[in-house]
Amino acid sequence: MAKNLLIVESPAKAKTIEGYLGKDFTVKSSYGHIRDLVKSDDAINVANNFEQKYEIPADKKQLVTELKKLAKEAETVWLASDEDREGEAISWHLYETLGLKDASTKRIVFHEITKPAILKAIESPRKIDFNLVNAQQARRVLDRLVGFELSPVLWKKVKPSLSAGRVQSVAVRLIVEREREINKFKAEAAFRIIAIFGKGRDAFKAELPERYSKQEDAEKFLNDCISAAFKVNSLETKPAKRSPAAPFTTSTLQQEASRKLGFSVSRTMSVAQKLYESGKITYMRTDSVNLSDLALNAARDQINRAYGEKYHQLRKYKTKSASAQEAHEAIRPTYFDVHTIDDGDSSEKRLYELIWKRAIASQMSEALFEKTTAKIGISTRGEELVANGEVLKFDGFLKVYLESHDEEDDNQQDGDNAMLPPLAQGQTLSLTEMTATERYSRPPARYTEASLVKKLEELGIGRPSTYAPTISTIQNRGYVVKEERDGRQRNYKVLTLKAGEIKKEELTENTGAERNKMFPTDIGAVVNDFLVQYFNGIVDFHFTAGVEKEFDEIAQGMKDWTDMIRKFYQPFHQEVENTIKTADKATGERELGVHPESGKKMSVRIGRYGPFVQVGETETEGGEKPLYASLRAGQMIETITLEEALELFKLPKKVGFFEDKEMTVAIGKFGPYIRHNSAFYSLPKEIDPLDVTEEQAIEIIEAKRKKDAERLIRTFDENPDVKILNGRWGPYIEFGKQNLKIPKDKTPETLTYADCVALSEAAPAAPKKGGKKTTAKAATKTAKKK
DNA sequence: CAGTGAGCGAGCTTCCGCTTGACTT
Repeated sequence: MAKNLLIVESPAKAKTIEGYLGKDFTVKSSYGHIRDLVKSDDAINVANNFEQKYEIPADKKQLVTELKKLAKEAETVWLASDEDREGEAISWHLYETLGLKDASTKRIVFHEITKPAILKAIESPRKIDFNLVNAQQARRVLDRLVGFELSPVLWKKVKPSLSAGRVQSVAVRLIVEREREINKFKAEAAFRIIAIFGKGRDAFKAELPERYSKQEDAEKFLNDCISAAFKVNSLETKPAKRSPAAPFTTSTLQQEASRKLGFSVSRTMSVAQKLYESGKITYMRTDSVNLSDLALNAARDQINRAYGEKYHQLRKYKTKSASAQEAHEAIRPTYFDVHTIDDGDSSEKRLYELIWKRAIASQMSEALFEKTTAKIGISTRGEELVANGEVLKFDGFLKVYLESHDEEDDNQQDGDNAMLPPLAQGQTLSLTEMTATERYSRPPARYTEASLVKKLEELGIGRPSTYAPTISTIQNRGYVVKEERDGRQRNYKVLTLKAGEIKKEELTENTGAERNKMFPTDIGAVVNDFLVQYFNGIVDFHFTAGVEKEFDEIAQGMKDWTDMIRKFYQPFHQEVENTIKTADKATGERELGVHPESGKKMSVRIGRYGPFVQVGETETEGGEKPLYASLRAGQMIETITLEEALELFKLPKKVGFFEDKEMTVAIGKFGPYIRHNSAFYSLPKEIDPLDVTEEQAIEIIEAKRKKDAERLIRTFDENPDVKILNGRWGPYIEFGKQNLKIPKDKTPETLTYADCVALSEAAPAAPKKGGKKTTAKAATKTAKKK
């Protein structure tokens, strides 16, 4: 039996380290935390100095038993969890749970998984740092108290099963407030003037720095230019340089993978996990931009070999984020000489390449440019046109990697980095064309998953291991949705001066279209407003930064953790009780006005089944019942207009008969549809659901039937309603409401009716409305008990 | 992919951070 047991957090790490240490060491992993607060509300005894009740979760029992046995047999147990407060707490939980002895237990730390770093760590062991452990306890207890006291307030005042917490509630707040900024935003139009001088290869663009908000001013400018002479007034050439970005952290990796590869935050993490487990990259949950000396040397060798010495530049990066704990290295390839990987799927290959390029580029020289600015005088006007040109003198790191940027409110771009033809001061220029184009200012950008992570990191909220789960939580709770939304058409004017004449046109552009952006829902907005009203301290953007400062003081032994929590908890708990007692139920209700025909009150609010419009008063003793209509996708309580609300009552609408059955047009989750004989037929986009004619409806039904008939492969004599159809991904069986996959050992031809029945019974029953959630929960519960 | 929207009461929900598989499709 090995004399030494060394415990780290991650199994992949354990494997690597075992290779460095030889047979005297058994290296095991704790798989993160091995204990957590019990799930019930009595986990923290507030009256007794916030004493905690811990338990070993069911899925960790077996692991703990094994570690206990190994610890008993070992002479020395080395606790090698990460060097941050969570890591220190993991060591402490191991110490307690495994029943370790002080004399035979050693705590060690290292920031990089290299042989020298680990051997050095083993030479200088220490004891568990209880100040750091206390800081973690404070963090854990605070999050539990906040989450488990706030959430029940929401159950009472808004809706059951909702949640609130230090991290997720701020994430929702950011999205809700951004949406309101966008709603409030008024686009302003101004004319932007661009001139093109010269012809063919010598043509170049120049722009007027000023913009004209009035069309007549732009027109006058163009008019003045008809007879003007243009001359280069000044010419200035300056060197410029650009430096590479630091190697990836979790958050920057998520951002770049989103922009360059279109990955969601969670996809990036699961692909990175695979690369990590197969030993291709270093640890992917990190906030550090640091590279080990070993990595710096390996990167230098690769750069020198592949591109030459003048492309190498040793760089050491410092983290900008104050909340960083830097227990690991930056994300980098394990071996820099592996430029691309052969095994793994295409996601893995692409993500690896991104990581390799970014890490290599971070050790390369600056790119050098020559920037030229020409100012062009107009004989008839006082203003000058400006032309910018850029010539790349030395590519440096750009040979490998160019960081991308979010398309934020940069209202001017294009034409900036073009090359200019050779120009001389005093040179006269001939105008080829000049345009004045009406441009609108842009509202702030909606968050993507990745840009939300960036913002949270800037605020010091959340950790690398929780960014992806937080994004999922706020979507699962229904606070926000990630969606695609259509834009709308907008007209803009273009004035063109060419060959001495000014031409005016009106063009259209699409604006406001969004892909994969985060939108708040009504429930998200209502919950947010409730929390902002009653618990402003918790959802304040600086709350986390404030408590982090105190955690740091606890970690340095300057503050008692129970004192800190007590000072926070007393007023907080008081506020919880007050709110439960005094706050009204929050429904987000908003009055829309009066119904134009009946004069009844119209209002919108959140109900049991989501947001809806109500016409008429709720309480009319024996009187008329109010009318109800649900809001549609993309509509929100705070922005819906009276006109839009009235539209909701126009559907469903009967449009006539076909085969003696009524046809009804309505709008569902997937858009407008015709319902006929309990079947659904979606309406083409160009048809307005409000004025579908009987003829059009019949046409649509017949077209769909014809298409379905073409997809039909075969039916069965036993039951003509069971069909085999050609679907999007190949043939499948339509069995009542179930769609079934054809087993690998069968083909549509060899399949029998009995096979279909068997498959139907084996398949999980279609989830029933309303019952879905409870059955899914019950299933996981029984699974856990086993 | 319906229209629904009262009230009572039981029993349930919920946090953040550290780790992977075990589940689906």
